[in-house]
Amino acid sequence: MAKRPDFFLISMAAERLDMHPQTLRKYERLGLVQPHRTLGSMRVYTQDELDRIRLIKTLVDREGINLAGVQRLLSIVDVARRLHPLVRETARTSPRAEVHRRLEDEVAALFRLLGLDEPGE
Amino acid sequence: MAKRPDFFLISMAAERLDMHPQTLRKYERLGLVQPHRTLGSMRVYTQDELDRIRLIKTLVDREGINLAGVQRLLSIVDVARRLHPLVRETARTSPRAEVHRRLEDEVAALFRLLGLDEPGE
DNA sequence: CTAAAGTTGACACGATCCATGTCAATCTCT
DNA sequence: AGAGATTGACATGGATCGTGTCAACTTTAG
Repeated sequence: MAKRPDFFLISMAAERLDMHPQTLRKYERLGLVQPHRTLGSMRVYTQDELDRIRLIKTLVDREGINLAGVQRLLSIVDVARRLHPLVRETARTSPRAEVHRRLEDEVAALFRLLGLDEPGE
Repeated sequence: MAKRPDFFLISMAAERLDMHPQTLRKYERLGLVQPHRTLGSMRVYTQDELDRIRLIKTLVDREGINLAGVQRLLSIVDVARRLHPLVRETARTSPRAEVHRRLEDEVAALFRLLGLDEPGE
């Protein structure tokens, strides 16, 4: 079977994503992705980074969201990924104070990323 | 004391927000706000709508997010506002199944708005 | 070492988006 | 009826984004 490589140089990555290499360079310059570099200075993309770029591409191409908006949404993705296991935890156990505090923290982070004041008293 | 009116026609609203009336009309056309109308057809803005528009203005002017991105973020605002009281609830009471189900639902909504697959098993 | 192929960063070009501005027609209120 | 505001449609200038080009550098293979 054709094995899938674990790392991709920019032309391979661009081909797989059906994007222009310059677009990938620009995404890095804007801080949307941070591929590793070889000893020289060539970009090396992992599969996870390709997935991340594919999400960016969807938000940009299909939803018409610009890169500033995508950046904000990616920050919210981080919050959502931390939030989910915390919610899961409240299912079984009684909500220990520790878990609840972290839940509150994540919701506060969410409000901040949305430009809202801290959630009211 | 100068009393603050409860409703604003478009020119008053635009003046208070320091925006062009045409901008407000465009925001309505894009579904970002839905002011009521008089019997004729004039737009009537409430204070809440002015607050909402001010948030939009911040995201656009200061953060450089375009209107497609703002729209998505406003949807996430709705989720965050529903999420917060649910988290609060888990502080005192033991987590009833009902509350937990609604928490899961909101997190799932969040994932959807971020273009992610349903949170994994 | 050398040559071909790929990558790097800088710059430029169209297309699109956005706030603003203009204008004639319509609505509101006296 | 008439002055003043609002309506929607269209135009304009600035900014953003994907794409393309180019010379210099890096990588790979002989």
